[in-house]
Amino acid sequence: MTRTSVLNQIHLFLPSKDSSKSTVFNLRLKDQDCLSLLKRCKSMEEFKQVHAQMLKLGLLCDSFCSNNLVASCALSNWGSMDYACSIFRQIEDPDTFVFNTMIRGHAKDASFEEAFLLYYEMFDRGIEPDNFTYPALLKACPALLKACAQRRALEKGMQIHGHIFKLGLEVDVFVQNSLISMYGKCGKIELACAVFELMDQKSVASWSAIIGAHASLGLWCEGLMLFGEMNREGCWRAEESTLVSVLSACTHLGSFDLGRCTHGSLLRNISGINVIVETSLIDMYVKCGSLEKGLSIFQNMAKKNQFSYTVMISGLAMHGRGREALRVFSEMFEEGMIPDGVVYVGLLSACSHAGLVKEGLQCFDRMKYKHGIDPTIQHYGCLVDLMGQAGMLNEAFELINSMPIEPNDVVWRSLLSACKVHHNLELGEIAAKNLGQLKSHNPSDYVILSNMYARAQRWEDVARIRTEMVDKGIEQKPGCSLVEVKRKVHKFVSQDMSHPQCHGIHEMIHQMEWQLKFEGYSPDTSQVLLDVDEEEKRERLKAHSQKLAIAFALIHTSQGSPIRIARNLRMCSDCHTYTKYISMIYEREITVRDRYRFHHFQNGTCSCSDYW
DNA sequence: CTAGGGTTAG
Repeated sequence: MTRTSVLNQIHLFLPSKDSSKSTVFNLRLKDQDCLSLLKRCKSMEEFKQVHAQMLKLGLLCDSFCSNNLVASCALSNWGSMDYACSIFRQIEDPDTFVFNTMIRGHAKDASFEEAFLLYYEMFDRGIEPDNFTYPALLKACPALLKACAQRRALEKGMQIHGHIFKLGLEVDVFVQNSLISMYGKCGKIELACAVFELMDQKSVASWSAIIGAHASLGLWCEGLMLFGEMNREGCWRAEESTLVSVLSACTHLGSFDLGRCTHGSLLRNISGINVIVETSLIDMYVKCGSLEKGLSIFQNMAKKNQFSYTVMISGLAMHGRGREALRVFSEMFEEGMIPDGVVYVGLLSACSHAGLVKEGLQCFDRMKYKHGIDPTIQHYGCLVDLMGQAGMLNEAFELINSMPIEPNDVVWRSLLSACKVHHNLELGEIAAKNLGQLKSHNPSDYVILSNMYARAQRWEDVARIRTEMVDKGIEQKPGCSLVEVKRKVHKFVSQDMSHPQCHGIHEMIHQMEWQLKFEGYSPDTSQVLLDVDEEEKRERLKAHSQKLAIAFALIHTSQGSPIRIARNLRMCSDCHTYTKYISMIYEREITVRDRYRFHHFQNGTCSCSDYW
C-alpha cells in the first residue's frame, strides 16, 4: 500500500462534521486495525502523523499496543530511536517484552551505553530479564567495541555472561550463539570455542558464528577446517551466512579454487543470492586475482549497498585501475549513498596506485569539506603515499609535519620507500630516524635504508645499520607465501623446509636455477642483510617462500595453467626479477598478491612496470 | 508484540 492510501484511510477514522458517519467508523475501528495500519507506514514522518491521530481517538493505550508501537520505531529500517524512547517513556508499566525491544533497538543503533542502562533499569524496577533479553544485550557489545574500547566491551560481555549464570536461566541455543559471536568479536577466540564446545545442540547459526569468529580474527585456516568439520558432522546444508565467512577466509588465503567452488554451491543450492553474499563474492574474486569476474558480478547486482561499492573500489585500487575506481565512486554518489571514511581509504589508495595526484588531492578535500569526515591516519597515509610515489617528496614531508594527528610508522614508512624510489637519501634518513623513535623495529625499514646507503656507496653507514640490527636483535620477519593446488592451500615459510614434499621442491629449485642462469638471471644478494658470505646469501635467497611456492606449483599443476600466490609481505626485488624469468621460461601466468597490490607476471614482464 | 549466525580499508 502506498503512503497516500494509508493516509486516506486515516481520514475515514477522523471525527467529521457529519457525526453519524464518524460514529459508525469509530465503532468499527479496533486496536488491531490501527496496528496493521501503522505497520504499513514507510517513514517516520508518516508513522508520527498516523500515531497522533490514533491517540486523538483514544486508541492504542494498552501495553500490547505500546509494545508494538515501540517495536515499529525501534526495529524498522526507517525508525527512530528518539521517537521509540518517547513512546516508551509514556508507558506506565513497561514489561520484559518492551525492554527487550528497546535494548535491541539501541544495539542496532550501536548505542551500547543506552542498551546497558535499560538493562540495569529492568533490575531496579524488578523486571526479570529472559532469554530474549540476552541476545539483544550481547549484540550491543560489539557496538561498544566499535567505539574503540575492546577491553571494556569484553568486560561488559563477561559481566553479562555472569548474570546469565546467576539468574539460573536455562541457556538456550540463541543465547549461546550470541555469546560465541560476542566473544569472537571481542577477540577472545578461546572463550568463543569454550561456549561452542559445551553446546549439546548446535544449530547452523552456531557453526556460522564460530566459523565467522575465526575468520574475523584472521584464523582463516582454522575457519575452513571447522567448515569441513561442519560438513562431515552435520546433515544441514550450509546457509548463506556460513558461506559468507567461508568466502572471506578464501579471500584472505587467496584460495581461488575453493572460493569458486563455494560460489558454485551457492548457485546450486540457494535461489537468489543476497547483497552480502554477492559482496563477499566480488571481494573474493577480486582479491584472488580475478578482477574481471568481480566486476561482472558487481555490474549485474540488482541491489548494491555501501559495502559493495567499497569492496569494488578498493579492489580496483589493488589492481591499479584508478580511473575506474573514480567512476564507480561517482556512480555510488549518484545512487544517493553517502560515502564513509572507508570508501575514501579505497579511493585514495586507488589514486595513489595509479598516480592520479590531482584527483587524489581533490578527493581528500571533498571528503573533509563536503562529507565532513575527519581524516584518519589511514587517509593521511594514502596521501603521503600518493605524493611520495609521484616524487613530491617535500610536499609529502610538509604534509606529515602539518597533520593534526601524530604520524605513525606507516606514514613514515611510506615516505621512506618513496625516498628510496626517488633517491632522496637526506629525507630518507629523516624518515628512518622517526621510525626509530617510534620504536617500530620493522626489519624492512633497515633493509631499505641500508640499500640506499649502498647505492650512495656509503659503506660505513651500511655497516653501521647492520651492526645496529644485530645489536637490537632485529631479524627479518619470515615471509610466507600461500599457493593453492588442487583446492588445498599450501603454506610456505622462508627458509623452512618442513613441507612434506620438501625433497621434490628442492630438486625443482635446483633445476629452475640452471634454466634461470642460462637466461641471464643473477641473484641480487643485496637484499640479504646478514653477516654471512656470498654463498650463504645465495642459499638464503633461494629459499624465499615465494620461490618455494612457485616450485611446488610448477611440480603439481599442469603445463600452462596459471599460478596464484598470496604473500604476507612485500616482494623482495630478487623474487620479483626471478618470477618474471619464470613466467617466461615455463610459460606460466603468475599472479602474486602482496600486502599492497597485485602483480601479474607474464612473458617476462610484470603489470606493475617494476615500480611498487 | 521481543531472539542467534554474515560482507569492506589499514
